[in-house]
Amino acid sequence: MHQSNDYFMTLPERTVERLSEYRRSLLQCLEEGKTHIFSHELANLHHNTAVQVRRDIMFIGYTSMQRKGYDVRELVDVIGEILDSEMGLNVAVIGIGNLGRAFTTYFVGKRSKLNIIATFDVDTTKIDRVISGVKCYPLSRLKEVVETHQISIAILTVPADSASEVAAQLVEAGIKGLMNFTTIPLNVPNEVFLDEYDMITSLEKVAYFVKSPRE
Amino acid sequence: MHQSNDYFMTLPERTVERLSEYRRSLLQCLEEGKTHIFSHELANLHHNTAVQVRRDIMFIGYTSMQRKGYDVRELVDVIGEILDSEMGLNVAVIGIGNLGRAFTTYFVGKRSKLNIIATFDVDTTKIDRVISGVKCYPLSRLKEVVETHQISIAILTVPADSASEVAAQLVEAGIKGLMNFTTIPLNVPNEVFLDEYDMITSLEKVAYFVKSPRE
DNA sequence: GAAATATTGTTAATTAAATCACAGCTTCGA
DNA sequence: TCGAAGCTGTGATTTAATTAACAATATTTC
Repeated sequence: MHQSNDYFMTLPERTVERLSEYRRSLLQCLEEGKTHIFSHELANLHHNTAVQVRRDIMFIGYTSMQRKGYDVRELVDVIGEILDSEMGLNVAVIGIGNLGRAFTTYFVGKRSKLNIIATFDVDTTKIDRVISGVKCYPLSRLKEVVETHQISIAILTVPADSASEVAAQLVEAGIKGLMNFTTIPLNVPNEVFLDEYDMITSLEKVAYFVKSPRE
Repeated sequence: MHQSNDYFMTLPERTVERLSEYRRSLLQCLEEGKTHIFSHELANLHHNTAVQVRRDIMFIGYTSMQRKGYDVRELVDVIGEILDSEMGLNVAVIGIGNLGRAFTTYFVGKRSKLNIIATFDVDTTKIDRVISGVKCYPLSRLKEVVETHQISIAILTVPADSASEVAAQLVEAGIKGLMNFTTIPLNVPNEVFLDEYDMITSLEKVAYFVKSPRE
């Protein structure tokens, strides 16, 4: 009933994002006892069209029972095969201020193949404390801890003035993916996947479109 | 020396974002006493190409002294004319947990045409306290405060289970732009500009590309 | 069991964004 | 003063993402 494409192929970035979102809605459906779902229903749960949903699902090679909609359980599993790593990935949060805590708290308790297993900070009063269930290490031990715990993803929420330096240390420590929440654009080698989110830019964008609506 | 296009035209979304980022780099340049900048220099500060920078600047109708690079001061001003509203816009943060505080703190003290002038929460211990310089109101007074303070943008950082309800109240209160940081996709009328950022999705995306690098 | 209906999977068309390619100024060096 | 070099501004092209259009298929209805 499903057939994953055996030759290698990376998905479009936006499709990956949507799959992650679909999965969460689908899990919600399961909890509510819903076993099948139509493309237009899934589309309505996001702001999105039925065609887009079908196209995304086509990308991952899943195919439904015609006319009954998609089997929710199966679809969740197939998305899992695509998004998750077999053995899970370890994640660290660097800088445990408000944003770092927000992120950590959001994640803890979520069933997931992504485990936040360490936080780091320079503030000595935080060191060795357990925040949202995760132990805080001093930044000076970054490389050591990243290596011993095989941490492959880092969430960077340090103050702007240390962003570049810490990012360099992370790369040096062998991190593979980096989410940058600071307002400093980072340069990392090509093999490190970098995702940047800049709150100030996002807010200024919203402001622009509030001022100048399209159409 | 500069000529803004007098007929109306909204910019591409990505261009708006980059302009916001350029402006911050440019302000940094000013502080360092740098008065002119070449497109390739600005490109290097972001991870970006010189053509892209020139194209973005072309969109806003600014044109440099040939061969001297762009006048930093002028460029900052022109970007300001595009992005900023004359009289500024008022912003509220809804839900003052870790994320709400992170956002508020980031913003306070930033010279800007965007003023965070209220926060809201249900937690009665927070009401009337001043957090990062901004007063916290009870959610029950949302509509009243939004109207009297002419708040046009809201940052939604409430827990998932109240997201939809609060969003509806915001729309009802006449908000014009909404940044959704909850993991619940929202439906708002077309005239409200909606920007969604989902941390879980972003992290899952990074994980996917760490697992399956492109090329 | 034939016609009408609902939904998927996919090819083709469209739109949006990024990149290429190059003409045209300006300044510099001789 | 002339040629070379360095950047900009922009039309043309390419690439990526979205949307339209529709044939194929399963289900229901009569």
